[in-house]
Amino acid sequence: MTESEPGLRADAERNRERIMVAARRLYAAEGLGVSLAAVAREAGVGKATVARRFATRDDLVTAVFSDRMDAYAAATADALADPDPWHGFTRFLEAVCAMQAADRGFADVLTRTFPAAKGLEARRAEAYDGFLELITRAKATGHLRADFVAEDLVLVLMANAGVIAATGDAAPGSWRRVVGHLIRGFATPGAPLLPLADPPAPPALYRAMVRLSRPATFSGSRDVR
Amino acid sequence: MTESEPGLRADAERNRERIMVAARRLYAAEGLGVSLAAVAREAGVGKATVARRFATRDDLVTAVFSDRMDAYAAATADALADPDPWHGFTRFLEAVCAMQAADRGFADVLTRTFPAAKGLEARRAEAYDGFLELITRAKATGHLRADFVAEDLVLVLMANAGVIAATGDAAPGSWRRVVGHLIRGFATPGAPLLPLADPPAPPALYRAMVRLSRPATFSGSRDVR
DNA sequence: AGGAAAATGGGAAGGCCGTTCCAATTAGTC
DNA sequence: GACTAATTGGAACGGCCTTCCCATTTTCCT
Repeated sequence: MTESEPGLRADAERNRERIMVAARRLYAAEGLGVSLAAVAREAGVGKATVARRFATRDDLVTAVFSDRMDAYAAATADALADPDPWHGFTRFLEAVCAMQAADRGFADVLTRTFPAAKGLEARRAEAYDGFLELITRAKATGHLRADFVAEDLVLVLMANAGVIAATGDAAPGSWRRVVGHLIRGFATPGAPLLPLADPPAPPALYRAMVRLSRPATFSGSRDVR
Repeated sequence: MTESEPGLRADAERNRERIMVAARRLYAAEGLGVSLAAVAREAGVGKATVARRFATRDDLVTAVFSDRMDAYAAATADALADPDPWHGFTRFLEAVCAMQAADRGFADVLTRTFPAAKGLEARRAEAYDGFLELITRAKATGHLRADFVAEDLVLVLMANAGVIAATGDAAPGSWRRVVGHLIRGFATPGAPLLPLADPPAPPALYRAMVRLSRPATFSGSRDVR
């Protein structure tokens, strides 16, 4: 699952692994913005060790989300392989948004680029190129509106991240409904559409809103730095 | 603009005002999650003074956003006054989202309720009731899809908050396009639609994404508490 | 098995935050 | 104008974060 680093001593490599596992868990649950100290604690390791192994926060993020980015790129390929481009298009949007919902850290990664994360950038660009092709094909079917552009994907990701951050696990499925609304917006009148996901129950939504404590890197947020 | 507190000495009232002005400015620019210390600094006042005047962070938030909530409720009334319910509906969504875009703090307030903010709750409920009526009327015109529900408003606000938080002032107009997409999704095939806002230019979007330093909240990251 | 090099973690320093306490100042009254 | 009571800002404290340093432990090669 994770490539080991070359010239590391056995114990160092072991710790590196533990740190990444801990970071993965924390990031997924609370988003980026988890302190390095917290990661160290979770990993049962000194803060210095974390800092030594991953010079900057971005290095850690890059290492942790490398495989998620692989999955992201793979989702594009999957979508392109779909015989029905419109179906591939909608499935892709849903799949990516589902990935965001499953991992708050990944949602952050997709909406805020980390410049230092060169490794991630390459795959992001790759996925983007695939998406361009997907758009072209989907438009050709006549089901995708002509004025949809690739930049809209980023907007969808940002919107979805907002919903996920705000609803948290109080109203887990909400993002599906929003994505459904958006897809309807992207579709031409005749396009085949799946039924909309159920709206969150009012009490769940309310709980989501009153959930004030919380991890938000989101705007809410404080920073990610 | 702001009601003064009853039994306060003149200087105390003056400081209270300065604190609120400072908080308003900071919250608008960076969202809730600005530290009380920062507010005190901005107001040129000791932190103790802030803490004494506003016992909890929520008290400050309530005081600061009271008038914004008035405007929110007023927007509902405006929409209901529109002779064309569908037009009123779309205008309302755009107006509220514009309010979010103009004030990041308000965007936070609308998507994360502050329980202590009793004063704000009343007006939120009021606006919600008006929105229910608006939905009924808009559906009657046949332009609003039958499966749109009031809870969708909250989802729109959360999605919009996400876009605003992520794009920041690097790609300011982006939220308009997202709202446009969503409104298309809410509309039945025959409904009259305005043209979509232009997508953000790729460089602007990229800048928005690489904008890592920041206000927070976020979203970002960290918390609001 | 033994020693050199690598790696570790705890602790110190510096920063920011929020809360609380207190001596000094200021407003408002008689 | 003087006196009382309200108000203030800074200081002190505990907490959390990050970065840096160093004595100690662990690995791995001979």
